[in-house]
Amino acid sequence: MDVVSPELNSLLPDEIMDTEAIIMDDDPPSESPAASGQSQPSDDSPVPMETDVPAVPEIVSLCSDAPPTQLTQAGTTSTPTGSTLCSTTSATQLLLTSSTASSSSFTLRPATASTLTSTTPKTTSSLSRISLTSGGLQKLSAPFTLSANHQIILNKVASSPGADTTRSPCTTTTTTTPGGQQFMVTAIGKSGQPIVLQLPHTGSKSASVQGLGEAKTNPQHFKVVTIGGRTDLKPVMVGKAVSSASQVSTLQAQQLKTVQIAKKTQVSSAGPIKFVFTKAVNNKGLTAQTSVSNVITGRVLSTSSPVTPPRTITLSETLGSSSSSKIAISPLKSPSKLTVVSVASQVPNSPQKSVSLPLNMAHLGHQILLQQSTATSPAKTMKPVQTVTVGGVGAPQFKTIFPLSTPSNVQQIQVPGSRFHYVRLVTATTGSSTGQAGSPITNSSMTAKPMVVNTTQVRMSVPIVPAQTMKQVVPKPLTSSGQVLTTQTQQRLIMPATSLPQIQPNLTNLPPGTVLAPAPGSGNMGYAVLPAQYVTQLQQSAYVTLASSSGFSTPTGIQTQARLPLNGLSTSGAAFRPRKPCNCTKSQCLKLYCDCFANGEFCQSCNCTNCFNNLEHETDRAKAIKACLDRNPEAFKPKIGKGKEGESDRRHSKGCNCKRSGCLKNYCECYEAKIMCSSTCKCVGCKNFEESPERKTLMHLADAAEVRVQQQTAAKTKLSSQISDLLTRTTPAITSGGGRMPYTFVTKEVAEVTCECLLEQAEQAELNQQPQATAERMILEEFGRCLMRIISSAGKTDCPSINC
DNA sequence: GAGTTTGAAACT
DNA sequence: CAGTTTCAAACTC
Repeated sequence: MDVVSPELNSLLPDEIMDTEAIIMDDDPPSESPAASGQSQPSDDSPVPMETDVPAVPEIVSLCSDAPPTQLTQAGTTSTPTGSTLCSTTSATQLLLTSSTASSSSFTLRPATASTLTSTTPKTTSSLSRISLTSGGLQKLSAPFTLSANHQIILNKVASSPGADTTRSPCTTTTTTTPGGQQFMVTAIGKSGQPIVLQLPHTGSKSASVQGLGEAKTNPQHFKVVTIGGRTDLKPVMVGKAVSSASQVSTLQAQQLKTVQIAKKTQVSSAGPIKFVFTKAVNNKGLTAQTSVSNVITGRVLSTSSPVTPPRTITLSETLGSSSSSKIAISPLKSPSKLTVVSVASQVPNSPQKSVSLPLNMAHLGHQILLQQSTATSPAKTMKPVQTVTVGGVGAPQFKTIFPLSTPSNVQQIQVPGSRFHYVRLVTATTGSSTGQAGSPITNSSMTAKPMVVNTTQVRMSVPIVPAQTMKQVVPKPLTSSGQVLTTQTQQRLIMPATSLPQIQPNLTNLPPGTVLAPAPGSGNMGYAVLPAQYVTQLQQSAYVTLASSSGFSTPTGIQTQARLPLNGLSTSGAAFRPRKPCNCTKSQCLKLYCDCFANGEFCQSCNCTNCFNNLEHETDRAKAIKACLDRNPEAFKPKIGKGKEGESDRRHSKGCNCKRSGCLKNYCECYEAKIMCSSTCKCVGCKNFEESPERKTLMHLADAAEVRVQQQTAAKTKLSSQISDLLTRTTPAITSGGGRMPYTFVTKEVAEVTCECLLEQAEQAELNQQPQATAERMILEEFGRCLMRIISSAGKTDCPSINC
């Protein structure tokens, strides 16, 4: 899984997104289900969410203070629990060995230029090795955990500014799930940010320990991960090693980090894998990244805040790295894939907003998730980053690389304290794998509807709400276990339950932000395609990643990354604007008649009937999408795009076909999009051109109407303000009694007294036998006097006295 | 709000 | 590819 921050996304070249970055295992689909939990006793057991706490986690902790220790696990079923390994040196090697076919060794050593550059496909070691290098400046002092799910969790002890990071105590505890290959590193780089390393899954193939040098016969994925702490540099160093699949993802937090991963092409799933993690980041600002820059491979993903410079994390894979200590890992869990998810750290000395990434990772994914906490003084490094702009939208993009996992299930990654929620969708992979995907992944723009998936692998990141939350809020409850992706606001899901090979040719035309997720009930082949908007509807930055347990070699793996626009608008501007609800009745919202469907969104809060445009009908929806794409591969691409050079910036891709509306009504798609008709239009009697008087008239009318609306709005605002001001001023007067309003003095008593006075005048007139006119005059005069008394007494006393 | 108009999408 | 039908939004009353 690779998650790339929006900012980094724009910086990454397309080739970085190449699916080669991920080498998928060639494990057959049948083997994939076991991939996630080979060590698990039961394959049928439901796949735990990544937030699930492993019942029997394997924990191997490395402490820099402790002498080098080698921990070897023999037997496939036995899993060390709570084992702690501490090394006195900065370089620490973890050797994971098992009695079965594959073994994995993890080496922690200082990052050097040679290490980074040495990440070549040439691998002689049969052992999967992961080297963690602190760059000589910062050691991996925190303990890390080797989980059963092919994950290593490295917990970096938070260090105060100026504190010696190399001496950081191994106080950090890590939790791992028993079935996964995940290990988290929290001690690397900066404090407070754990790094989770998900070891690639080898599928059903046993991961027995094999001697070094057997690499040729065994598939190897070595990745060099350099964690740079420099915050003031633009992060993105992504290079691709020759014939290597690299996968780097950085979870964005507040600071950008660069993850560099050079992965060697996997020869076989059982082959050794060496992971070298070079930590270029240190609190002192020193780093070895300069030497590493040429071998940068992988992707950087972060949500760096504008004020905080990104930090770099480089994952590099090297051969034959020296290791001081070795830890044996469960043999069944030979790492086949490396996925790094890092959370951007804050700027040094800046108030840390701890973005504690999820340490509770589901064991399914064969990924390495690196979570890096903010360093007090990040190392300086990082070369200029190549910028990849997709879709012409300057908005940041999210990129997630995820190999398709074997089990059709969704894993949720809980990130405590993080504003991001990660959901990893795991789906089965099929087909023989050549070991890597060849075509690069293209980026989808924020505005561009189509998600671009050109490769056999789809990498995509979609911010979503937590699975639990989504289930609660989704109007239509999910019916299958794999249906985790639902949103609070809207649901946008596309294309499930279809054989990926069938879908893939059209993946490039999927709606923006489409994410492939395992389709419930669709078997291992099913995928649910989640549109990009899906994320933006969530109104929060979260990522949905799809992980493949098959590892790097899965040929059918799909990597899709997409920027998630909302209704074609930037998330910043219109992220919260709900789409106009549809009113479909007969199309089941599975035709392009439905705007929701056409925009790759789920129907939510719509008035449609018999709606199938939701997660409950993933299969039908996927079929509908496929049908649409079959009819028109451009079906989900934005109709309004850039015109030819010299023409208007915006034009309708197909042009309208209006006959009677004169292209001056919203029936016309051109007019609706507020663009002029072009040569591509086949309209009759078109009046929607530049010099059209009708159009100008309409424009003027529209402008006038807009002005009126604005004026009305302003008037309403002013009136409201005045009313509010009046209430504000009158309220205290009434309550205080000092400046009371006149009517407040006409109390019941005053009225009674006044009436008595008037009656008395009437009685006197009657007694004197005055004419009626005189009587009325006397009464009115008395009433006038009463009023005068009331008024005069109003400013004197709260209770005016009236005497006749 | 009901009915009509319209043009894109779907179908043949 | 053209003609027809279907469909839902836009529009009118």
